[in-house]
Amino acid sequence: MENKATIHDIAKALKIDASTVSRALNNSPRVSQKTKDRIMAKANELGYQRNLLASNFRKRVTNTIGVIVPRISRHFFSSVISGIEEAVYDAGYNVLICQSLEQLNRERKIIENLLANRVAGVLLSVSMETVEWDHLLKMKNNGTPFLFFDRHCEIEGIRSVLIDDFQGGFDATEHLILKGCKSIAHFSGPQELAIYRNRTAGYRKALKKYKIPFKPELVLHSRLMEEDGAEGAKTLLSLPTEIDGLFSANDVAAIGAIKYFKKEGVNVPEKVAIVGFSNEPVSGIIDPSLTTMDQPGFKIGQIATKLLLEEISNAPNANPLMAKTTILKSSLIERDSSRKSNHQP
Amino acid sequence: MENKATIHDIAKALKIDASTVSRALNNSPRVSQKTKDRIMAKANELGYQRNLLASNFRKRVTNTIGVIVPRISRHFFSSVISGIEEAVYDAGYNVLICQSLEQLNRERKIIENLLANRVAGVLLSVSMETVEWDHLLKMKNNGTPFLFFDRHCEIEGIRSVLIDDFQGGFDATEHLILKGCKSIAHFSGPQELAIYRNRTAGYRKALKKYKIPFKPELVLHSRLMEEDGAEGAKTLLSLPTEIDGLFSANDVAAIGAIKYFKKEGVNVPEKVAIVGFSNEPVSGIIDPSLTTMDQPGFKIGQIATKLLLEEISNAPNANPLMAKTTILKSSLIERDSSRKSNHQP
DNA sequence: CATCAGAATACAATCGATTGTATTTGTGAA
DNA sequence: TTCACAAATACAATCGATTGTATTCTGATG
Repeated sequence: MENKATIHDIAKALKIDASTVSRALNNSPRVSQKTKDRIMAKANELGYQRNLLASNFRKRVTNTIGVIVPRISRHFFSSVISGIEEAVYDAGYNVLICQSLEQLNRERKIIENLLANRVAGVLLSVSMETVEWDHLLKMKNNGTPFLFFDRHCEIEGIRSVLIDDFQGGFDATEHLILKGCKSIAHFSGPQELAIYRNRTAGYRKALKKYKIPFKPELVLHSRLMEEDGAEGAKTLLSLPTEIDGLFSANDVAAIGAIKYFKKEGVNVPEKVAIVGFSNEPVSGIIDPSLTTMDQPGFKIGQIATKLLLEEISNAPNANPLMAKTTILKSSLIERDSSRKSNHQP
Repeated sequence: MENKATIHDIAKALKIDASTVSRALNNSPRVSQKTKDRIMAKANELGYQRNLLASNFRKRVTNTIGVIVPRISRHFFSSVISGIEEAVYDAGYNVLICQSLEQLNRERKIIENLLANRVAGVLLSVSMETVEWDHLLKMKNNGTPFLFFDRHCEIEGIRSVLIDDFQGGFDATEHLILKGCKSIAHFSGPQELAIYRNRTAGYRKALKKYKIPFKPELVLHSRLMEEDGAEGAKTLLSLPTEIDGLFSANDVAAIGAIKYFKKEGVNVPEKVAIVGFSNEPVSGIIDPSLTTMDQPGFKIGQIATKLLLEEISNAPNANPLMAKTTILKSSLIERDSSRKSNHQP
């Protein structure tokens, strides 16, 4: 029943020492080719399968990389995960996928758990609640290599792979302006997160470039769920200032707004043009389809993994000269929610 | 830097034996409360954290449950995973999430890997290519408890948690018939998978009940991707038989069809009414919104986990009298794609 | 033929926790 | 006080692979 064969069984069968078997199986130069061949043959014969529990225990690390995302059901994150899996594949590592569900306490527990399991490294995108970094610093002090992607914290010596959110926010807003919008609202997320601060900064920069006055009351902060988008749309309609454009820092809230506007008979894009962020699959399907910033999730996953694996195989103290942050561009996908018929740029 | 304290450090500090420390930390009745308290205090003082690698190695199993799904980005699967995580949480297990991406060879490698990592158990929903079961039988012989959910194989002694696909297929088709459809097409998936066979059987049963002749040319088989749906819609339009209803075995293909029909000016639902299966989030957003069968993913995850954990904690030979299969109902969600205005049932 | 370097292999400790068995300690009854 | 028995603790082996060190083997050279 149970799969039994160990290196000792192989050693006994061949009347050699287990250490030689171990070295042969790890392709050490200290074992002659002839012996390696004999060992390999016997290993196959016995159906030997390395006991990773023993191996990892002795080596004090696993071949597992922990990945923490807010939620796997978000298209962006599942595409990052695909990129990670692809990149990790050849290196012979596993991926342990965890969801923080945007909760700081879950993030803490997950990290606790990953450390207890001695993962080789961690890739993470922090939750919206992550305003304290004790758990991250603990991981750093513990010597576990890790790397942020998309949503990061400024921690000395920890690298990040990011989207250029500032540029993305700028591009999205400029797009609306070029479409003829004069009064542009903005949905932003928790200001503790750099990605949202940066998108907002890009928004302000674009306004400034085109000499459109910035009005704080047009910037609404929330957790950017669909309800928040609907709520925000409602708030915007009740303002004395009439708006004709909306840049939402994510697609989900933008969709909430589109639905609300539709229900209230506010024409999108004629009355209010909208741009989202992330290019969720629903964005291409909703009517009107949503103009949005596409993020190269798969690529982020690949790059982040590559960097992490480098760090893992390197000396514990990674090269301090290496670039701390890798920044990828997001690109605008124009769809119907920003196609005003009465305007030809 | 490194987190060091072991049970031996605690033992030495208190001048007792490591085995007592181990038993105390595992709350064994063989250690007095007084000693337990001393040990706990010292453990906290030293910042002791159990080395799971050593523990798992010695115990020959991990506290990890492997989960294999075709892809995590499908809403149904990510909701199952949420249910699994929730149920697993208290039991102190981890979840190792893997994607087969509908590929048999990936499924094989994943299982190989999970076994090498000595997971405590596996929950899986097989890929569309899984027509050979060698890897599953290997896992069974290996003594690793596992359980199917949603997509299963008939393997002696292995339990499943399923949706009642037959009933679902029946309900979906009957719904179309009651809406006045007389000529109903059907998109089905690979016939190797029981779920698709069953949905098709439900479809046929409903036709029979209402004395509508079954026409094989109206049943199209594919992998049910969006392209397949569009392709299928095209094929249907080219048939001599004119159709007025379509039951697609998943939402993704149904959406492909809706988009194609829209492009070709075929009115949905007036000309062709459509029902999908799975209730993906996009289904509520597409225009017209898609009538579909909702699957209780979260609940499936919870139940499957509960059963698996039972099996894990039980004797290796699980109770053969236990129900082999748990079947949950799916429920119809009526939306615009099947609301014909000219028909009042 | 003796010597010696380097290759090949063997020996033995070790990782940290668990667990069966042995020993000591403590308690109550006779 | 003593004995029996249970409770509490100590001892020691073990899980399977890895790895530093020691030993043996091989063949080339003078």
